[in-house]
Amino acid sequence: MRAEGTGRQPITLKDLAAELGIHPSTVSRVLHSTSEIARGAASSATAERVRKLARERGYSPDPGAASLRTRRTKAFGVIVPRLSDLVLATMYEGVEEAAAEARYSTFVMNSHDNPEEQRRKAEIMLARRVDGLILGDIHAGSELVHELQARSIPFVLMSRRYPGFPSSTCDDVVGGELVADHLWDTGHRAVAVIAGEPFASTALDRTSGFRDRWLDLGGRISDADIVWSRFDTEGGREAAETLLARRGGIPTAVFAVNDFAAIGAMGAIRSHGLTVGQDIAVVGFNDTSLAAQLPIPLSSVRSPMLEIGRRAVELLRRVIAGEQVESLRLKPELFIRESSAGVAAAASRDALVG
Amino acid sequence: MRAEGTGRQPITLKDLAAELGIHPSTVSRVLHSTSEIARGAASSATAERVRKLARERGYSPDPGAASLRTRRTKAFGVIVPRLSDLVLATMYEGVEEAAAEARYSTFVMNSHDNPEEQRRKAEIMLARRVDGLILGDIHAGSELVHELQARSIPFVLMSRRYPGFPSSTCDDVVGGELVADHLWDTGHRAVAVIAGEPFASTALDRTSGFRDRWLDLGGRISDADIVWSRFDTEGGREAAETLLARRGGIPTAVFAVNDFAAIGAMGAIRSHGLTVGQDIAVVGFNDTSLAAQLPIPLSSVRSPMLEIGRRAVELLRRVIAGEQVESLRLKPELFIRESSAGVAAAASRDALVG
DNA sequence: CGCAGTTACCCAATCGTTTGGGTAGCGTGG
DNA sequence: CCACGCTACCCAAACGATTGGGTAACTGCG
Repeated sequence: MRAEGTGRQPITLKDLAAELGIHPSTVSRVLHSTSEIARGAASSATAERVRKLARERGYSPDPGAASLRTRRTKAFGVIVPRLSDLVLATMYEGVEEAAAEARYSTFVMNSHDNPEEQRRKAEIMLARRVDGLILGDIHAGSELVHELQARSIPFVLMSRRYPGFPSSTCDDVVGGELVADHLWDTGHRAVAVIAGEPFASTALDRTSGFRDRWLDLGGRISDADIVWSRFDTEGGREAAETLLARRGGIPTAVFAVNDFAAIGAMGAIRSHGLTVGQDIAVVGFNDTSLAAQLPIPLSSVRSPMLEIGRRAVELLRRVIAGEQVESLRLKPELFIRESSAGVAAAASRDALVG
Repeated sequence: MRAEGTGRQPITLKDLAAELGIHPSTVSRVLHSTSEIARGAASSATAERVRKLARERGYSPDPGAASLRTRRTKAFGVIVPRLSDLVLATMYEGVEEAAAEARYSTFVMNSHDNPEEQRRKAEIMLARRVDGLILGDIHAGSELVHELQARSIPFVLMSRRYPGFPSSTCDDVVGGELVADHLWDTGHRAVAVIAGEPFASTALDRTSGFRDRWLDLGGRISDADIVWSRFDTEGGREAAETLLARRGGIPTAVFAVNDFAAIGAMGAIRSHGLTVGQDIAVVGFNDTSLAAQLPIPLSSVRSPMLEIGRRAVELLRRVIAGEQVESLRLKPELFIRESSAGVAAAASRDALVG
């Protein structure tokens, strides 16, 4: 029981005004003011008539016309490495939700973690006159953030942080520390990290959080124990192959900074005839919906992906409002599952090898 | 107080015109016409001056103003069940690519396969005055398509089809047939289907393609062998649990109409002490990047997801141009891996372990 | 009764672009 | 010499919403 909608042109303010015999400006004031400005605009009887007719006719304001006048589009641009990465897709869901609640629309584009494409996509967004940008793909040392700042374009970072700019991320350092504690406590002493892409703060922070805590605990970990890799399954598999081919002995536990890389590592481990959780412990990151459901359930650090997206919107709105904002680092939580279950793991492997 | 950034206004046509001492309309004609109209608009010398200055000043037309005049926004709306579903996210990547090539922007929203939300999101898109919609979440029997048609709103379907409306999909029936042939050829006679959501044509077509071919081959398959489920990992696990708990004997092969459901099924199978590929064959659908990389690599039917997205854009553009278009059904391809490689695979694995 | 204040409106300019319709000035053919 | 057709522009009216600035009519007060 909505809109007339016989197609044709959408209803305009002028149409409504003509039908009511009043001026379009009066209609406008009634419709878009939160009773603050409306008070002087029209009698409550008129206001009611206006609102009723608008509802009946299914009036919706033309955003192009409105933004022409107001210089605001009520739209954000979101750039991510790729939406086919479940992590970013989930963050985007949070963005979409929060944006919609605030009556904003969002454009999303994939940059494939390619700096040139990042810039190109950002320009496309700006040509669309978005009110602000959410960048989910920023690289360590990127020049783009400085450029945008110089052009005083409102933006915030998501997923990855960049010192000096507002961001909504997981506290990845703490995430790495949680894994270090867990592996140490379960008796592992020979560990390795599948570290992800060195241009992503997520990878860097998770890795350094792990390594620093590991050293604090009295563990040993060398550069050779840290293998950089792509974030996807294949990257994880390749990195694990590297680790398993080492002459100096293979680790009893592997921390992959991403669930997909962890899954790839699990594949590599199995094809070497070893069993995950028994011969080698594996821990992932993000606790994507897959982790708990895998044939061998994967221990993983849960990052609040949806919340990260929602908060990014909140931050951006405040930046647009001219506020000075602080970056957010949301707390992660470790979920221990069969892939790294307990002290027995290391022992059984010794038995197997010996 | 208004704490606005010192953001300088973008360059306008008028700015350019003033600087060149010519009329804005001349600048407009030079800039946006493909030399056809430009012919009579300005001398080639003037045209060159205009283009040069536009480039120097980084002029980009205000899309709001343009669309106010032209009644076109050069934007599409895309609605999907959820972008955190890798399949839809990949299709969207194709959409984004093809749309960008055609100078279109895209809004995407998640409908969570909820009819009410579908309608709501569609209205939001239309309020944004998109030139057309790509619906990736249509349900069998949905009224929405008829409504949109009645309002003569240009739209196409993606991923899922709906008889009588243009769509870009995989040939899911053929996909199901491929799996039936494969399982029959490898000697399976007791099979089951994890069928997905009964409101999705993908699920229906893959299932009926499989079942019909299976019957043609002389196989037997009853209603109890077909378990409807959610498309995600958990749904697959639950469905597999149902199958494994049956009193009438468990199947030797399971066809899950979605890779994620297949992964969930693999988990359930393992937790029953059975080995995928040895005790029970599993075949998935879509051949997502995960499938080949899993600890036990998953056989899967590859659907051309990116291409489906790209073609959806092409279709929509033609619909907008007023053409009568035919639906597309892109050919799938089966990739056989360890999860259903038959007796040989199991033997080689035994040899390796023993 | 006069005047200030309030109510409930209307008016018109404006945002940037597009586009149908001029027109001045020149060259050409008859 | 005039009619005519080019070329290379200019002009102005849209498109729909917003908003600062009116103003007529009424109310209340002294």
